[in-house]
Parts: sequence; C-alpha cells; structure tokens
Amino acid sequence: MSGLTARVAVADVTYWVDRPYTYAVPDKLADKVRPGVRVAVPFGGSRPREGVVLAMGGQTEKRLKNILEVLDAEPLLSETQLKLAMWMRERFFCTVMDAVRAMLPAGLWYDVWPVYLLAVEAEDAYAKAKGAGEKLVLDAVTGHGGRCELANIEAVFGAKNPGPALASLVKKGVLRTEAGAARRAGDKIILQAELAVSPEEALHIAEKNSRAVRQGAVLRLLAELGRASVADICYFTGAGRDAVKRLSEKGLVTLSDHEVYRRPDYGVSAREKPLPELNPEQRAAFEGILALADGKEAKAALLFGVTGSGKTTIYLHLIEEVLKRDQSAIFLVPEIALTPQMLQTFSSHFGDNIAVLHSSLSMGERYDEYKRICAGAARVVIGTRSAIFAPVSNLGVVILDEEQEDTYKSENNPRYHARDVAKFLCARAKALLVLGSATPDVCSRYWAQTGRYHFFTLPHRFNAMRLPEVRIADMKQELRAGNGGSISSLLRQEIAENLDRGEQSILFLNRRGASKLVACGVCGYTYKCPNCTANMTYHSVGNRLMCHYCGHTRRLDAACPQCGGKLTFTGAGTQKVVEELGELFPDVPVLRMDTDAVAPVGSHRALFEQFRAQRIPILVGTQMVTKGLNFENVTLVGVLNADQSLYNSDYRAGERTFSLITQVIGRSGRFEKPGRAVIQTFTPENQIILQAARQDYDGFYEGEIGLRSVTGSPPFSEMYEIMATGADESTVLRCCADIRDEMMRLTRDVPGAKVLGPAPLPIAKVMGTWRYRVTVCCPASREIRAAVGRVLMLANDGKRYRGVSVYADFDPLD
DNA sequence: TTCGATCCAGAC
DNA sequence: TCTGGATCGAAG
Repeated sequence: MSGLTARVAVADVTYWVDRPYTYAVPDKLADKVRPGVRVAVPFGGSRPREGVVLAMGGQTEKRLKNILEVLDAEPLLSETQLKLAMWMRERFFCTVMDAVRAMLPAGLWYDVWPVYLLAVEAEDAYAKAKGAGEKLVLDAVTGHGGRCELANIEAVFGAKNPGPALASLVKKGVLRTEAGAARRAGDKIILQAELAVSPEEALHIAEKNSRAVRQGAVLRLLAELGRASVADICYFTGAGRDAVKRLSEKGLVTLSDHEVYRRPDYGVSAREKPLPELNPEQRAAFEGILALADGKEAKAALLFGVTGSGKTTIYLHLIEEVLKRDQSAIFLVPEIALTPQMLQTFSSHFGDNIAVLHSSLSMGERYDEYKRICAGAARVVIGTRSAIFAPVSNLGVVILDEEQEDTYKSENNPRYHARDVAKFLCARAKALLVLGSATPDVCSRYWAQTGRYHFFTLPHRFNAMRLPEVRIADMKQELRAGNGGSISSLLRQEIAENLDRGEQSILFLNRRGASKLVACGVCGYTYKCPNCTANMTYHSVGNRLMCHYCGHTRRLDAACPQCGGKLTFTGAGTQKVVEELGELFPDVPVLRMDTDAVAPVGSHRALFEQFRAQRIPILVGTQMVTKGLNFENVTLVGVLNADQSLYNSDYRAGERTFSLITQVIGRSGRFEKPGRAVIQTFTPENQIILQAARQDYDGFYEGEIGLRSVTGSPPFSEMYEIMATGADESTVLRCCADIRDEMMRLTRDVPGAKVLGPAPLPIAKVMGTWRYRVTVCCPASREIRAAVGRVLMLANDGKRYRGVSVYADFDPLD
C-alpha cells in the first residue's frame, strides 16, 4: 500500500451518515484519484457505491478499504463545486452526493453495480462451494465466462436473495468483486473522413479509376469539401460505408472519430443582431450596475422595473460587457417554456455562444449543452433553476429574472434556492449578482433598502406605454344582485365590448388545480380519498372521481352513498368558467389553459400560438397565463377570484397575491392599444388588492414590511421547517413533538426565536403517509442551522420513531 | 439508505 | 434442523 488516502463522500446515504470517509488509494489508481473525480467504493454491504473524492489525505495507521474504481478520467467537479456541495449540505440539509447530483446533468450520473469474478479455478470453486445457493452462483459466474454481474446472478435466483451465498463465496476467496459502472448518456461520436491527398490528386485518381464509380464520387465530394462526416458522404454520394473504408485503406482519406454535440433546437436562427439601444433611463441603470462589476468584490443589484420597462435590454448589455471581459454569464428564468421570446432575443444576439439548460431537454441534449459549457464553447448559459450549476469558467455575472418566483426554489431533495446558490458562487468568483423583478421579493427589497443590495429602478414602461386601466368588481354585490356565477356584470360588459372590437381577452383563475367538488345536497357528504385526507374531485371523462394527491380514482355514484340524496357539483374550475362563458356568449370560441389542457409536453407553446394566430376571443387559464405573454391584440384581463391566494396561512400569501395580480394585469395592452383590467373580489377594501390594482409596489412593500417586522417573519428572521412523515400518525406526531421540544430547548436563549407545531400539512395524509411539521422562526445564525441538523440526527432514532422519516427545509415555500 | 447479522417462529 | 421473515445496527 502506498499509504495514499482519499476523503470520499458516498452516494445513497442518509443525512446523518453522510460524512467524508477515508479510503486507501491502491497503487494502480494513485495517479487517477484526485479531488473532484468520482469513484466506486465499498460501503457497508457488498454492493459498491458511487462517491466523489473531496480531498486527498495523508498516511494513516488504520486499516482502510480500497477505492475500487475511478469513474472519471478528469476531475468532474471543480474546487468551487466541491465547496458548494459541502455548503449545500449545511444549508439545505442534504447529503454531499445529493448536491453533486443536482449539479451534474443526469447523463453524467453513474450507475454502479457489483461484478463477481472467479478467483480460483472452476473445479476448486465447486469443491469449496456448499449448498444449492452457492452452486447456483458458480453456475451463473462460470456460465458468463468467469465474470458475472449481480443482475445475471439475481436472474438465476429468481425471487430468492443470492446475497448470503455471494457473501460466503467472497469470504472463502472463491469469488472476488469489482465495480461495474455505466453512465446514463454516452458521447455522440461521428466518423469523419478527410482527404489525405491534395484535391487535385483526388480528382485525378477519380478520373483514372473509372471502374470505382462510388469511390470516385466520394473523392470528388471530398475534393470540394475537404472533409465531411461519413454519414453525410454516404447520403450525398449514395456510396456505402465500405466505399469510404476502401479509400481509407488505400491511404487516400483518413478517418477520425469526432465528438459532436446534440444541440436542442431553439427554433431560432443564430444570426447575431446588434443589441437594442438603451434609452436614457435604462442606460443609467445599466451603467450603475456595470460599475459594481469591478472584479474585486462580489456585489448584488436589485433591478426593479415595471413590466415592459425593458429589463431584458439591460441584461443583454450586461452580458455583452461580461463577454468582452472574457467572462461567462448565467441567466436564469423561472420557466423556459413560458419565455420563448426571451430565448429568441438572446439567441439572435449571442448566436452559438449560448447554451440552454432546462428540464425538457433530452438527457443527451442536456449533457451535451453541459459539455459545450465545460469546453468554453458557450459562455452565456440560459436556463431554469438548475442552470445555476452550469460549469462555466470565469463567472462574471448571474442574473435572475423575476427573482421572486417560487420556481427558483427546489421542492425536492436538495431543497436549494437558486438565489442562495447564486450568492455563494458570486461570492467565490467575485462576480456580480443581478436580481430583476417587477414585483421583487419583499426580502430582496428589504436588503436593497438596508444596503445589502444596490438598488436600481426603471419606473417607466418602454415607449411610454400606459399601464392598463383597472377596475374592481365587488362580488358580494353581485351575489346580492342575484349573480352567483363566476363572471361579474362589469366583466361581462367589458368582454362584450372586446368581442365587438375584435380584440382578445384573458381571464385568470387564481387557483392551482381547477377542479370540481362533489357533495350531497341533502346530508353534505363529500367523497374523501381512502389514502389521503383530501377531497376527491370530479372529472367528466369517464364520470369518475379522482384524488389529485395520489391518483386514486373511483366511479361516481348515481346518488349520495350515505343518504341517497342528490349529488351537486361545486367549485369554479376553468371548465365551469368556460361553460358559463358559453351561456353568456354563445358561439364565441374560448380557449382553456390549465394543468389538464397542457399535460402533453410542449403544448404550452402550441396553445399560445393558437391563441395568437387564430385570434381566439377569450383565453381562460390558471397561473400559467400570468407569465411572459406578449400579445398585441389582448386588451382586457379579468382576474376572476383575486382573494383566493390571500386566504393562505403562509406569511408569503400577501406577497404572492400582489405579484400574481400585478403580473396578470400587465398582460393587457402591451402595445399600441390601451389595456383594461377587471379584478373580481369579495373583499374590495383589501389593501393588497387595491395596491395591485394601482400597480403600487412601493405602497404594498411599505405595508408588508411593517407587518413582517411586527410578526418577526422574514426578512427579520430565518425559517426552517422540519417535516416528519410516516404511516403511523401517532408515531409521526410523537416524533414531531420531540423535535419541537428539542428545538425549544436549543433555542431557549435565542431572543426572538419561535418554535411552532407540530402542525399537519394542509393535506395531512397523502398516499397513506401522514405528514406533520415543526416550524422554526429565528434570527439568522449558524448555531440554529447546526441545531436543526442535530435535531434531524436525533429524530433518526429508529427505535423510538419506527417508520418515520424526517427532513428539514430551509426557507420553505409554504 | 442499504446490507448483512441475528433472532425467532413455524414447517418438515 | 432448516428456512423465511422481521428486526437491528453499522457503514472508512
């Protein structure tokens, strides 16, 4: 043993087992093991696991296990990325490998499995084998030529577990193990042919050798092109691959493997257009922000600009500057599918210098975009949340557009927020962070006010477009006047006006799933999902009820199963609104857009395109109609139930409502024609709704920050949520109660710390799993974070809390 | 999380 | 005595 050791973070471990483990580096791997490479290591049982080398270690007295295999020829993760992974572990309570996986495209993930090799002659092996199981293993291994993967052995065993037999054979020295590993996506390699002689000579040979027609054609093509891929040559000349191969044998062409990148089609030509001019207001903001990028210190800017004020133009100029300095830029958007225009703009300015990363790329495309970034072929990365992990070199700027959007926060395992990661990366690279928004996150605005961020404003709409004229419809009055529908008389009148003028209207339903509830009109019975504590919703397709949480479905009864009474349908989903519109405006086409309608991937864009091209008069939709749409013919926006999201218990409810209403109103009148908007509400006196109607962010912020300061919620504190889930409700509750007590004990001396709970999640049981949480609200401090980590460890007491799993979320969304 | 070791009950 | 299943604890 060389004495060389490596500190390795191992995959598939729980948070409380995750720590650097020291392994011995065998001599033959000594030159390949470096920080940042992935390795296969033995861990626990017989199955090898993927891991990543965090650091090299020195000599040690202890007996260590060997690293089995090195999976990457070159370090895959930079120093910064390793640091980031460890930081994410502390901050987001995930394992180092969870963080690493989040950073890498799935195509680079490895699957690791055990391979068994015969260590002795087959005869000896059989002599030493005892029992049917071990014989069976040897049959499988010898049947595969002395080297056999676990999967093949398992296949022979069927339902039985070959584990004990394998372990015994390994112990007896009959078998030895290795790690097999494969990446999810391979490199795409094409074979390229190039002339090995001069074009003149090639043409001459083609003439002379008139019998080999195909080869002649290949030579002529290559004389013209110099080189081409073999596939293209075959396509254009009709020659077979063997003709090219023959030429190569004759020494007339040389063949070489060439790596190509699978590029997603952005649907744009990559012609580089000049940047749009900055108007004086934009120029002032641009120059101010640019001045922060001095490369000496990481700085952050909040760019506050109403919809249509031209934030994008500033982004373009900033990125241009960064490129001039030979640096890279990361530009994040909340949702790629909703911003095709943005993508086009960037693509037409920066051409091939951009790489796009988002979830609907194929694994191969995503991987190849990743490689283009690694190779420095693309210096501008555009993408959604995970694009923050793009392996750019020499980072100059990170821009988050619409920084208040929830999509920047990951909802599962590494529960990171792209903004937090961006801050970490900018700090390390001394790069500039730009947060742009028309309705900034209240916390961001606060940091701008208190000087942590620099603040820039674009108060005017581009080309002096006027903000839409907004009116409020009081639904209480409508109800009193006998209108129980979802469309007020005011809105109906406005829609009618738009229909007359041939202009389009968008109706927004402030609700996530737009669904129908079934209840008995007599006894009030409602259908509950047997696996979840959720009501089932009605789907007219097949006349069935469905649980939106676990997918459980059942047929709808003809009458109430409890009392036989008549069943009634309630709930104003998009579907119901469409029906109502059909009654109010017969024969007027209506387009519906909600999660059901856009289920097929990419149908988003198709629906929008249909709306634009066919000038469909009315579009009804949920959340997804609020963003990114720019239709010149849309002059009316209706918010059907503005109050909906206000009744959320979450401290962000007001902020979210304001942002949503402001955004949807901004969809109206974005071009020459003036826009109008109608907000329907049961609480027309509500401040947030009034402020949104006036597009009065400052007023909203003043009120909200005052409220937060009184309640001590963020930005005046940090929040953690510790969640316990399990099949047995009382155990989950007991675990949560203990977590609360322990957190209370740990935060006893922290002024302003609050520990709340245990409280059930809004849907307490999903798919048979109960979910309770404890919320911790306290001044920002490292100690509290560590305390949460410690409580997580404590809650993993398998004996006390059987079948309960626990995780923590920093800065939870709801 | 994942696996092997260990213990126990029931079958042969 | 063998075997399957449940349970527990450790992981370099």
